[in-house]
Amino acid sequence: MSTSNRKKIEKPYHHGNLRIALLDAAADILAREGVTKLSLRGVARGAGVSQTAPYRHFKDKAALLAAVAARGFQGLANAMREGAAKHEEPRDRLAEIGRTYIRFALEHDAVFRLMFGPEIPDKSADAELRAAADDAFAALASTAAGFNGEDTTKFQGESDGAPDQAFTAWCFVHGLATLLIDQQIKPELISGATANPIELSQRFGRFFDFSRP
Amino acid sequence: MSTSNRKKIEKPYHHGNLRIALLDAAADILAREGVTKLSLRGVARGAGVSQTAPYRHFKDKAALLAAVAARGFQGLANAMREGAAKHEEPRDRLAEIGRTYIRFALEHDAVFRLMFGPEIPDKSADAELRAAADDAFAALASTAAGFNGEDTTKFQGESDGAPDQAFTAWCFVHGLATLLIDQQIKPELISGATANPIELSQRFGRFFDFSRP
DNA sequence: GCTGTATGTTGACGGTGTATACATTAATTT
DNA sequence: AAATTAATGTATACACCGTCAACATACAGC
Repeated sequence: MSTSNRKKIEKPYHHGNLRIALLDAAADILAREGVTKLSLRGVARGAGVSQTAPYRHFKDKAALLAAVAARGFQGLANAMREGAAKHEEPRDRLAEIGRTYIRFALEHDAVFRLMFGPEIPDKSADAELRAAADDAFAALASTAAGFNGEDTTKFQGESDGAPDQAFTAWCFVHGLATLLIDQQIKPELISGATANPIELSQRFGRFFDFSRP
Repeated sequence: MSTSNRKKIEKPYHHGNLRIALLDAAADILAREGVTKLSLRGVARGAGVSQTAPYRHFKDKAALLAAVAARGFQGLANAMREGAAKHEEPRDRLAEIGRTYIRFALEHDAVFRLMFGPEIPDKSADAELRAAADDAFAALASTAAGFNGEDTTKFQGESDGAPDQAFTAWCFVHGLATLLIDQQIKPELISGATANPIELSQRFGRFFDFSRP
C-alpha cells in the first residue's frame, strides 16, 4: 500500500501535461498577484511539482514568461479578428478592434503588461512569441489596410504627407489602454465622463477621427 | 593611524547626503541595466554603503522606486513646460509637448516605464510621487485647456459630444511613446517612414488632427 | 527485455528583501 | 560643557528566489 496501489490515485511520477499546466499556473498567479509576485518556484508549486521541474520545459524564467506572452498575443489576435468580423464597414471594424484591444488590456492587464514590458528581454529571441506578436499586428494591420485602401499586409502609406490613420489609431488605443490599466486616467479629468473604462473607450473610439483624409 | 587620521580622508561613518546619493545610484543602475536588474543591495553598493542603510531613508524598495519615479515626473513636467513656452500658438504648444513627451520617454525609458509600471504598487501611497505626477499632468492639461478653450485646470469638456481633443492627444502620444520604447514599432510598417523615432513623432504630431471640432 | 532518453526530484550556491540588534555620530537639553 | 536623545549606518540572520549538478523514474524503440 504505497507507491501505486488502487490504480493511479497516488499521482504518477510523470505529470503528463506539465508544460501547459505550468503556463496555466503562471497565468493564474499573474492574474491574481501580478508580475512582481510571480516566481518560477511559485508556478512550480502551483502545478504541484518540484522547483526545478520547469527547467525540463523552459530554458529559464524568461522563456516561461515569453510563452505566456505568446498566448496573450494569440488571444488578442483572435479577439480582434472576431470583433472585426462583426462589422462590414471598415470604419466600424477598426473601431471594434479598438474596443476589443481596450477590453483585452483591462481583462488581462498583467498579461498585457507582460506582452509589452521588459520582463522578457529581447522578445525576438523566442520564435513562438515573435510569431504570435506578428500575427496580432497582422490582424490589426489587415483591417487597417482595408480601411485605408489597397494593401492587405501592411499599414498603408500616404501620398501627400498625411499620416497613416490606422497607425495613429493604434497608438491612440494602445495609449488609452496602458493609461487605463496603470490607473492614470482620472474620470474627473474629462467633464461628463463615465468611470466605466469600456464606455470611455467607446466614446473616444466613436468620435476619434478615424476617417480624416 | 587608523580610523580618522589626516582630517577625514578615511570616509566618515555618516555619509551626509545618502538619500540623494541613493537616488542617483538607483537612477544610474536603472539607466544602464534596467529595472529588472535593479536591487536594493545594488544601489547600496553603488552608494558605497551597507545593504541595510537605505532603510534609514526609505521604508522599502518600492518607496525608493517611488522617489525615483517622482523625480521622473518632475523632469517631465519641467521639460513640457519649457517646450510649451517656446511657442505662442496653442496648437504648436500642444505639438511641442507631444514631442517633448516622446523625447523624454526615449531618453529615460527605464524611468518612464517605472513611472507608469507596476513595480510601484498603489502610487497614491507616496505623497511626493502623487504630487509630482499631478503636476506633470497639470502641465499637460493647462496647455491643453488653453488649446481647447476656457478652463485652465482640467481637460475641457464638450458641448456636442465631441471628445476632448487634448485628452485624445495625450493617449496618442503616450501610446506612441510606449510602443517606441518597447520596440514594437517597426519602421517598415509605415511606408516612407524614417527609423528616427523623434522624426517619426514629429511627422505624426504635425499631422495628427489636433484641431478637428 | 534492454537500453537510451525524456521527465521529475534533491540538494546546493549565491543573490535578494527585510527584520532585529547593535555601533557611531549629530542634535538637543540641561 | 556634559549628558542625554535622536538620527544614521552596520552586522547578522532568515526566508525566498533563480539556477546548476547529480540522481531517480518512467517511457520508447530495438
